[in-house]
Amino acid sequence: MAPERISDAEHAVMEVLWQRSPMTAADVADALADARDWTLQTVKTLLSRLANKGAVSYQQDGRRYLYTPILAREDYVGDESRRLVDRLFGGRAAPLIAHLAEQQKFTAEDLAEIERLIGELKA
Amino acid sequence: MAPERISDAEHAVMEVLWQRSPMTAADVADALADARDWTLQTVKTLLSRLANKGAVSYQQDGRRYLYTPILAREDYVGDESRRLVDRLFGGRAAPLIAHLAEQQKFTAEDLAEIERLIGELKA
DNA sequence: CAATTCCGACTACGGACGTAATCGATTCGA
DNA sequence: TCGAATCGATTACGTCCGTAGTCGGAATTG
Repeated sequence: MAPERISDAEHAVMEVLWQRSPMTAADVADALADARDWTLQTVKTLLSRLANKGAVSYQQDGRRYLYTPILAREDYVGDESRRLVDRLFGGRAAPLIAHLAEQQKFTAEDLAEIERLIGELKA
Repeated sequence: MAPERISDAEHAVMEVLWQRSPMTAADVADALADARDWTLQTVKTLLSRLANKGAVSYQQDGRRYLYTPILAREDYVGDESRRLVDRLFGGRAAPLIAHLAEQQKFTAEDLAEIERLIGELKA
């Protein structure tokens, strides 16, 4: 079974749950209020779709549900990153970095950080 | 006007045109035959959607069209990369690199290449 | 207890997407 | 010349997605 893809809107919900969990639908909606102009119903729909996709679980608490992520952020981020690298750079990461570099995506700290990483990897 | 997003299937068509252009729909379909199991009609639909989105142009040649990319691959790749970095890494590229690193996405040559890039950027 | 509120479940609906089939016009081959 | 092949245009259709509205039941409040 191919793992169900998570849409952009669903991802926004996951980010909230990754920061703190478990949470009720109302709490998730609150947390998103600044970023997205969604009604509570919309958030509930997204949560239930995520539950169907197996990305979150829930436990009953009175007559509400408390939602918890099942999918780990690490895994999601890794999958998405790999997808992009595969699709656009033939699976090789160096060209991605070259591209980001050309777009001035790196601050001085970034450069230092990357150097450190490279040093570690070579060791 | 927000630039129209290009879907996965459409992107496969763009890759063909980025390699060689202009091309007829039939030629694009041929070039894709190995990679995707699409009928000619499907390819034509994708081309016409890409034309509507302003990603390709076409010129009549007899009763066929010759398609040419308008959107540059550089731009597309840059946009998609930026989207991912923004969505998953708060707009900072270093964490992306850290992530790719952890997944053993780097060969020895990659590391050398990246070191070279970093060197250049620091200079 | 009755009216209101709140919850999850189900339903909705337009647009994008993947994947074509069909149609009307044209051209090519026999 | 006349049917077959081919072309772009139009239409199709199921699914996912964004974004809710509604419904039936349970809890709360007065």
